[in-house]
Amino acid sequence: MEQTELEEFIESIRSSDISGECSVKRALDVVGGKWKLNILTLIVQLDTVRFNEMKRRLYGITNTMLTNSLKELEADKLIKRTQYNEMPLRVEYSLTEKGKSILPVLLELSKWWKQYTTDI
Amino acid sequence: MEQTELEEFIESIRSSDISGECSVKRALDVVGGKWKLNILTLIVQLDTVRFNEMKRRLYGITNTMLTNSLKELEADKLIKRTQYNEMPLRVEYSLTEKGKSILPVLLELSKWWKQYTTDI
DNA sequence: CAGAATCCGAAGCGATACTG
DNA sequence: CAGTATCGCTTCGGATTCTG
Repeated sequence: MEQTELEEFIESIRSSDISGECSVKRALDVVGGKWKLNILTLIVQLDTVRFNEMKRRLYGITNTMLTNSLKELEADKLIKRTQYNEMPLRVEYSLTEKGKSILPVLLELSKWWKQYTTDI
Repeated sequence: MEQTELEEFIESIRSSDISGECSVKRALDVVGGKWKLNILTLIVQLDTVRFNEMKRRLYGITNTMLTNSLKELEADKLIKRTQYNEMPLRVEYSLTEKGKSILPVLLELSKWWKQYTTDI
């Protein structure tokens, strides 16, 4: 990241152009909630995952939360739902390009947090 | 950011080392909630801010939420509280180095979100 | 001025039973 | 198999009043 870009970011905050701040909040919402990060993590691990396999691996999650979280992640286009009309029904979830593209940003968050917990 | 670092991040996710994922969640919590980003933004704008000035500028915030958010931000060491024992009481809030250091990460979040809302 | 205390409604989340 | 529907609990946030 360039230094000037950060300065522009800070300047856009200073000059009350809160669009920058809003986009941050939107981005936070996308991966917010109790289970979304776990779901994304699981899909990264397995590449494509079925509903019940998620339910088994995400220990403690309920049908409701898994369904809702998947719907929101799909609505935000981080994951892709593929339904195969076999018998029994088979549905697979995988990351979209957008979903993959947020991983580096999550890495930055992780690095930031680790830096200030090991240093102190 | 280096490509190898991202690959290591993904690999650490794949290999079930969820410490990476947890640190992401902790980082998200630090700036989560309804008002914390607004508070940080305001402090960036004004450098040092007093309690009631925040309350005036953060339109709609209540005493409770402002107090709680400030306490949490201070506990997470993103902001610093300085009390001057004058009459009447004066308290000023400002960013710590840790608080400043998260701004580039928030910029990345902002850039990520903007990329995928203008492109589509 | 800078909060603390209390009460209340809304939202998030969980448990269970049921369905195409 | 992959969900939906319903219900209840718990947490979050808002409104108001009070205090050092």
